Amino acid sequence: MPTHCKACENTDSATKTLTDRGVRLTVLRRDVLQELHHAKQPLGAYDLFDNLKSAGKASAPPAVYRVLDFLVEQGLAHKLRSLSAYAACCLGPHAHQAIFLICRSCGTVNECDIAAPKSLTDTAKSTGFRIEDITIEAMGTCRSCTEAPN
Amino acid sequence: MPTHCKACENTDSATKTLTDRGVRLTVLRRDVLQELHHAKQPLGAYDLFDNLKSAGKASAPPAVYRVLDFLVEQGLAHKLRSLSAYAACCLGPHAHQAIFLICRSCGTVNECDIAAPKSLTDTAKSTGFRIEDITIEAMGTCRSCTEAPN
DNA sequence: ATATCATGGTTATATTATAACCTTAGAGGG
DNA sequence: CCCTCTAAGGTTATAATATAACCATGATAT
Ligand SMILES: [Zn+2]
Ligand SMILES: [Zn+2]
Ligand SMILES: [Zn+2]
Ligand SMILES: [Zn+2]
Repeated sequence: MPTHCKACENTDSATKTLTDRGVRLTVLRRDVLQELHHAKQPLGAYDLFDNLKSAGKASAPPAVYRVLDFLVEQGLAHKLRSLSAYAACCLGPHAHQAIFLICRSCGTVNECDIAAPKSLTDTAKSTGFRIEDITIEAMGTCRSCTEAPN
Repeated sequence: MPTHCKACENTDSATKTLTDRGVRLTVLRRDVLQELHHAKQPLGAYDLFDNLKSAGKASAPPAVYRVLDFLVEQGLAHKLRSLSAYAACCLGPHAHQAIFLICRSCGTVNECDIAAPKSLTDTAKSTGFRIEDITIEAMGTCRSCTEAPN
């Protein structure tokens, strides 16, 4: 039976991807991913922990951190360093370079799929630096918060 | 009398900038900036605290965090979110967009002065997002660590 | 002088993250 | 089916990072 919920569909799709990869998607992992997909904003590890704990689904912080590490590794979630929080990836589960537009006012995050900036890759190349992982986050104010400030 | 030390000269220069701005550069602020300039790598707030404490120059963590906030605000230091650490700015004390190449192996950080990537500013513009602050950090391996791995 | 404000001291605590060790539960071979 | 191996997660404790709240001091301005 279909879920009729976009977030759940995203979770299902991610589930399938992991299965195809031969990686195990356990109940706990699925629950965390689900939480992230349903959230309107990035969630802190302890937000997740509290939610899962209330639902009798998580035991202690290390479990949550392990799952988050796993999801990030698998490309299903991202860590937003400016917020110390985590968000479900809303692009494909493939490795990709993403940037995040984070609204200070409403907390929403917009994940944009753009290539690594040429200026950055050029600089790295010219100094012999091998890039393994890029973080790009822009803090600011989204359109709706600009137009209808609180 | 001249200092004959590049890091101290940088600190002096920053000092002058602040004075010109009519902002107070207190002893504590100068000491923190000095530490940052002399460090080979970014320093955590508690690294700084421990150092200053040993020298009888700092009382407790909040003092250090306040100074760090001040220095970042003034453009004399940067917070490296990937490391939860702070580094003296090695470009001008003007507001600038910087990117950081961070070597996982030796911990050195290279601050590069490049313009905000057009792809990013374009994306923001097209969605009506007003960017106030950009974080760009690349983790990887620097040339010398690639050539002479430990 | 005295009011005002920026700075920093002090104490306590919040928030984020990991170490270390043990138990359970699946997968896969025999 | 049983055994072995390993990935996953439970559990406890603690590390590392950061801030709240309140007070004391010292610069600045009128
Ligand atoms: Zn993504
Ligand atoms: Zn907003
Ligand atoms: Zn800088
Ligand atoms: Zn290196």
